[in-house]
Amino acid sequence: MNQRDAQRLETRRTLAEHALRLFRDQGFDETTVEEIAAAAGVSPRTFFLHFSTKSAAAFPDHDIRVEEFRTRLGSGVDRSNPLSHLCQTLVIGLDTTSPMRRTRYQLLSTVPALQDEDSRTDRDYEAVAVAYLIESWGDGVEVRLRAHAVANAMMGVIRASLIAWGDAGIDPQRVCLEMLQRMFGSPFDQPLQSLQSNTATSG
Amino acid sequence: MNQRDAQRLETRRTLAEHALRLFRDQGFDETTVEEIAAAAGVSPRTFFLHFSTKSAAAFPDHDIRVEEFRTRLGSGVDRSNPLSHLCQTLVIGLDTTSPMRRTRYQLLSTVPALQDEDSRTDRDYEAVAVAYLIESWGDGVEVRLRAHAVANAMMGVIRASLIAWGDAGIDPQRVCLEMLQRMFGSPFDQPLQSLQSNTATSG
DNA sequence: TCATGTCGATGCACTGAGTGCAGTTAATAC
DNA sequence: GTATTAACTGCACTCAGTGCATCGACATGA
Repeated sequence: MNQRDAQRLETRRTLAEHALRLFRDQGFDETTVEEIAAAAGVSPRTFFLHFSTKSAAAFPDHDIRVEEFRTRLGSGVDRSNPLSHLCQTLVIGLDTTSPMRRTRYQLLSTVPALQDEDSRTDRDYEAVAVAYLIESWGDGVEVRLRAHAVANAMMGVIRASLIAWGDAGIDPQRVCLEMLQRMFGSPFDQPLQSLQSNTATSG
Repeated sequence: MNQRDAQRLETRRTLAEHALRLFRDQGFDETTVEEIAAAAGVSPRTFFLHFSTKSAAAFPDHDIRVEEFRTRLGSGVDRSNPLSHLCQTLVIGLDTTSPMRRTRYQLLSTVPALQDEDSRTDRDYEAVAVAYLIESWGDGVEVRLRAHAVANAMMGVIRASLIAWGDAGIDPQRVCLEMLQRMFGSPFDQPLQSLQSNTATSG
């Protein structure tokens, strides 16, 4: 790690931090890139060296996480059951430790531009998942369709879990796994057992 | 229908038509709102009276379709099985007749801004589906989570079917229904029966 | 230590999306 | 016939995002 690299990452981190703070405190539309840059102590032009759009600053670890997902998926152990492996890899990737991340998902429910950005993240995950399933199942028109459907549906469950986390503080990993298992195994119109005791959680 | 209303709808229709044509022929980023307005014979300012964003012009019937969906969902027959009713209502809404619509889904795979717009459409459908499920199942933290997951997953399957339609000409209604039934009933890692004979379709 | 190359940051000028506002014109209502 | 409504227009503006030339600090090699 160069001193130059360190400085670059630090600038990026600072920009992302101030961006998220300003979005939360005064609203996304009410915050200009100029303000974010000023708060981070850099020029407006520099902002776009680190993030391609204003909303991208709210998801600074996007690329890293997608790459992590791709790596974990490739080096997985349970390749005999691709669907199960995919589910578990997706769920492992859910980071619920960072308080910033929670803030992000709370902003997400009200800011369309951030929802667009989030959808873009989901599409990247989907592409990785689809590639993995095609590799596992063998390519073909039918497989392609099925892979897209599975990947889309799984991302949908993840998204729902994260919304529930942002809204009600529900642990997404547990419910996510149960819903995915249920979706690819048994009917879906019964209550979730993993929520039997703490449905009143809030925050 | 007033003469005034007719003229307004006609202007909107013309704008959407020229927008889609220009997007297809010369690319989305290479087309300006000014060009679209000029092609439609109106002022640039008028464009934004009909569409809130440039990409919105590629999906002119968005609001109408969401409202149709809401209406059909409310006046459905099979309210005893909400999930089945939801699936069928979603699939019925798939319009595969208009050639414009096919063009749209082919553009979709290459233009990020249109993917954002499409995601926005999906979110509106999801909101309607979630409201319907909550109404059917009774509100609550657990139901909310489950409703979001089901709605997201269903939209994911729809999206996958439409991609397959755009890419390979596969009839989305048939495969969509089969995948949804399978997702909420039996395992998902077996080939689709409804594609047994025409997996080589293309165009 | 010095010369050279690399690269992050900057300033400037520009395009284009989208908004607010005031004004015009034609259809509609009374 | 008059008043009103509403689609359309022109103008000035803000702000996101880009291309380009430049500066200066750090890295590399001798």
